[in-house]
Amino acid sequence: MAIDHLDGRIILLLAREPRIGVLEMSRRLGVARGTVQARLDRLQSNGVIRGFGPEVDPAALGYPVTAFATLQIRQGQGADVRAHLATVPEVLELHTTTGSGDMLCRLVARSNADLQRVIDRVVGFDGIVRASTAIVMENPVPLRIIPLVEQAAEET
Amino acid sequence: MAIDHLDGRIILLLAREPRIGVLEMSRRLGVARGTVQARLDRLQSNGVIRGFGPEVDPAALGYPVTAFATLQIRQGQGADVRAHLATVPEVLELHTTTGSGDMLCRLVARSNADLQRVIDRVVGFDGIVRASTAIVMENPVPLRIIPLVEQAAEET
DNA sequence: CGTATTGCTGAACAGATTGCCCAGCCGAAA
DNA sequence: TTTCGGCTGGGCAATCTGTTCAGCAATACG
Repeated sequence: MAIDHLDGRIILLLAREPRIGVLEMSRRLGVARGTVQARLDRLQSNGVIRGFGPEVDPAALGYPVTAFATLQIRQGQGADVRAHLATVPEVLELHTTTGSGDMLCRLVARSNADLQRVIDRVVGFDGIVRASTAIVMENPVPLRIIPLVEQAAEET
Repeated sequence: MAIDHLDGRIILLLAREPRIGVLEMSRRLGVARGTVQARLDRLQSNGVIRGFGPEVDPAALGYPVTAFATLQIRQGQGADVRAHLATVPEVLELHTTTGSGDMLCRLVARSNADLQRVIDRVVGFDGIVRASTAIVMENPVPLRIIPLVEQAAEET
């Protein structure tokens, strides 16, 4: 579960050049191919590397507007609300949280006007008491993992 | 920029079996290899598919705690705060938003206790007036894109 | 102090895939 | 009607993958 420096470099390489093969990696890292292969297998069965799915940009798909909605749920309706939100394609992510809200979800929409439709669909459900939405203007730090990987690899 | 049904199926296939090759995809989809290759190239240069970087699980790296922090920034300090937050590895994502807060960021930490350290580091910066943090308990809908891709592909 | 275990190396092999090229076909647009 | 873009089906050399093997060093263990 802890990763060492070599694991870190493997992940870094993959992040920078995803199409790179095991053989080329072993050349760059100066280790045997079998080693890289074994490390990769281990990282994947460990769950450190979940997969290599394509990263799809919602904006390029026609959904340039992102928003975060904080939802307050009526007691005991949590499961229903989760199931409801899971059916809305524009809900990209849903968390239950501590704090003033009960859930936090990430939404996308085709436009600010379309966001209204999405929100209506999200909150148009019985268990949701209140929703407060924050529209994303800029994304100075896109979802990233590299710095954390580097830190985890160094701490070994 | 709009994707058709074939594009959608390509993305779906890639999402389900990321290690699949172009040749195998063409077999499954019943089209020529060149077609799949051309579609893939187009999707990538379009920016619809950003890449195939490894999806790393912070929890497996030893950071099982996720939180969202809403930050209020002192007027005119936005750029400095952004630069500051970008240097914190535990900040996985940062958005500037409309609404009561000014920024929303996703944090991870090694434990609830460690989260305190992370938050101290995040807010220990001059331009940040106030921070309110929500710890994630459950993640009923992990970051996903498939339903949106399906919707976008059907609307053609 | 021996001994088993684990991880890495370097190598080999057949089989599959990739990148690239081409000619032909077809539907849509000009 | 002509042109153009997209898809097909094929072929080629080069490369990579999956897998296996023996040797070696460091480590853990009895």
